[in-house]
Amino acid sequence: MARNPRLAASPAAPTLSTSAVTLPVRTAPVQMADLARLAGVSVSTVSRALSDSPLVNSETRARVAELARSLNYSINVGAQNLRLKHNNTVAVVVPYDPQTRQHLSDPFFLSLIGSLADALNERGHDMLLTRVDANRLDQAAQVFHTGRALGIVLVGQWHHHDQLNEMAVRGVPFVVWGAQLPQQLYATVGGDNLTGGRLATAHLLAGGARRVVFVGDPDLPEVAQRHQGYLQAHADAGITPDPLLTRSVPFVPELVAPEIDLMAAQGLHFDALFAASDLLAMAAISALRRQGRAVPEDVPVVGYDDITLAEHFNPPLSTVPQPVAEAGRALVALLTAQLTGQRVVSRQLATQLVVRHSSQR
Amino acid sequence: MARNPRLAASPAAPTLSTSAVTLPVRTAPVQMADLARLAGVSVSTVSRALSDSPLVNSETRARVAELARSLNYSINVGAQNLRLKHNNTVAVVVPYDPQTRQHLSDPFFLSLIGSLADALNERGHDMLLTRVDANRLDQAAQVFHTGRALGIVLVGQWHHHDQLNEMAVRGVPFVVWGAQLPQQLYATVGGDNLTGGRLATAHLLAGGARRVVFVGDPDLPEVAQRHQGYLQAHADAGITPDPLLTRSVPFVPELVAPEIDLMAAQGLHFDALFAASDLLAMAAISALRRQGRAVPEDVPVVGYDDITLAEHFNPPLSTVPQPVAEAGRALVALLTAQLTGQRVVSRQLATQLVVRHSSQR
DNA sequence: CCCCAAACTGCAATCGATTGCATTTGCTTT
DNA sequence: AAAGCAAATGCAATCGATTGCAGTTTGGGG
Repeated sequence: MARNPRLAASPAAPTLSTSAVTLPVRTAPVQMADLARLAGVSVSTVSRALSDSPLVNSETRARVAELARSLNYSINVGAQNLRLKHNNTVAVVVPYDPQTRQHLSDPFFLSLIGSLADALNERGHDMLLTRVDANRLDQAAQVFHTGRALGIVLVGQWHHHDQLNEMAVRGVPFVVWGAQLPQQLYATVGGDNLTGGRLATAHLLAGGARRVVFVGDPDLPEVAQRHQGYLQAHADAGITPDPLLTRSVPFVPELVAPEIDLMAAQGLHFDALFAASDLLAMAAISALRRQGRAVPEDVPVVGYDDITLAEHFNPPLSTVPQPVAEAGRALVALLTAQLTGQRVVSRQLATQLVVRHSSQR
Repeated sequence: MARNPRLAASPAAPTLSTSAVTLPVRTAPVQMADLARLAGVSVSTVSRALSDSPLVNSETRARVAELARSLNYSINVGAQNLRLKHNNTVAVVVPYDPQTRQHLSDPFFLSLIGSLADALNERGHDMLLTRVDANRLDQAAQVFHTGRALGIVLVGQWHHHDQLNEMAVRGVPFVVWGAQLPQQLYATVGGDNLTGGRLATAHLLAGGARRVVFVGDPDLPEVAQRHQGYLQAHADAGITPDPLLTRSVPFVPELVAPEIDLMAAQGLHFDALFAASDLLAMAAISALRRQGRAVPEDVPVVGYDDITLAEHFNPPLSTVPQPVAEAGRALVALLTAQLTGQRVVSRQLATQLVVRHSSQR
């Protein structure tokens, strides 16, 4: 095949070029009635033939099957779903912050979506990706109520635990990636954020740090638990952490540098940093370096998530891995269990610390 | 008969242990027939009332609307779609390599998916995320033929240009993120890979490099065009590139280090590196550093994509940005145009080079 | 006081499938 | 040859909505 582009002569490319494409004739989709007419049987027989029913003569079945293949027939799933009251679509709902109008970009959430796509595909589910205002999480239920999805995977609970409980009471089948909270009527899958926070902080303290900065938004349940672990590690080490070292920063890397600069301007001393996400950690490292502070020599840093790039970062980033692949499977398994009426139990996935160079002087 | 569950007082929420969750009674979804019965009108009238038809008395309309609201009614989209032969779902299809069984993880593709989700949401489309064997791209058409989606966005054309042409001939509405190829019957949106490759390479050559490594898989059309640009830049500079410096590596970061090591083992000399993705570039930088070669001092490096982390990487990565946000909008716009029968024209988005530290000695 | 148009509302067909039940067909049995 | 029976097929209702057309009510004009 002569389609190797290296062989083709290349015209000088303009910065913006276009090429027209002809519009093919839109052919009406073939349906069972067509097969029935052509095979000289009724629609019922076609239906049964295609579903391998023993009720239909094997010769007829073969004829219909062959016809279907040659006409490139595929069943209309919508009609089938309606009749069977079936549906194998799962909605994956990603909340967005209406303030910052943040687009879908955090690598961790994106990789979780990828993992969910794989896990759902493996189980033969379709995946509907939807976004919803983080302040109206309950609107996620719409995809269920409108019958577009048989269940929902919510990526992050954000604030509004209450709305989720409400959804649970109303019988919407859903699972959440996030933290386990008290009085929780719905099932979650999440890492062990408390342990993660504790391990990361303890590691920094063990390295000799005494004033560890925490960067993250403690209004989010998961981050709150990581912060709780941060406090616990201090308690374990017999250290009272300075509250000023806890810096509330949402998951927006651009906001980290200003915060680091602010601390410098305030003359706030610190000798280590723990960020609630790798992205925040990397942004922090850049900001520190701009201030002339080396990582890890001057300020050891630990992140959270272990996104793909953490290990390729310079310095390779110490971090608390989130079990993304397992998360996707666990969420799907939990949702499936819920749909089949089984007892549903929230899962907390084991968490460890990966020490790389960024935290070792 | 009285199968409407929502007239009863809502049950008190039980207090539960943190991890176990009771299964709420699955309430039968309320549908138009329910509203009709309760409002004392026919289903037709309910349908018209909810769609604000002027045919129905405004008082009746208000009563039905109020009832629908209080019962938390939502229309069954599947049934509606069937009747109206509508559908506002767009399938986003991501091919996977069946060999490596690669999961969905490349940050660039993931961010493109995020961008598509945003662009589709803005236009009121649902987004169905599907995966397909990269060797059977034509199977992507299934979601269309089964009526689950009104059109398809294919993320990457991989090999199998031919299958895509076949789909186009069959009248499947789809657009592709990828390179424009000769004899192409379908519409693509993509960056200007030739210019991107040329700019990146020219920049490295201008920096004094004479033996520039190219890392990427030239079997993929986009990468082939970047490589074409690489060759062109050499020609422009009057340099004949050593073919041994072109290293065929798929989009799998783990495979980069072995390749770099192999080159060292072969005693192959080089003084700069251009990678077909940022991920490959970052992996290469790690590998080089492990060999004791500094970036950019010993080996300037340029990547491709400008993923979020490129700028936070150390050293900040010079790269050729892919216009992700614009890409999502452009793909959706193109698909929409195609669906409304407009003349469809492939788009190539303008490309530039972002020079950061990784390429400047 | 009658008639008819205007304003509503309901009946029933329809979208593309599935399935319980009735019917037809082809043989076997007596 | 008539009856009985199993296998194969078709009829028609159904899923939850929409909509053309027909039917009902109301009010105003003659």
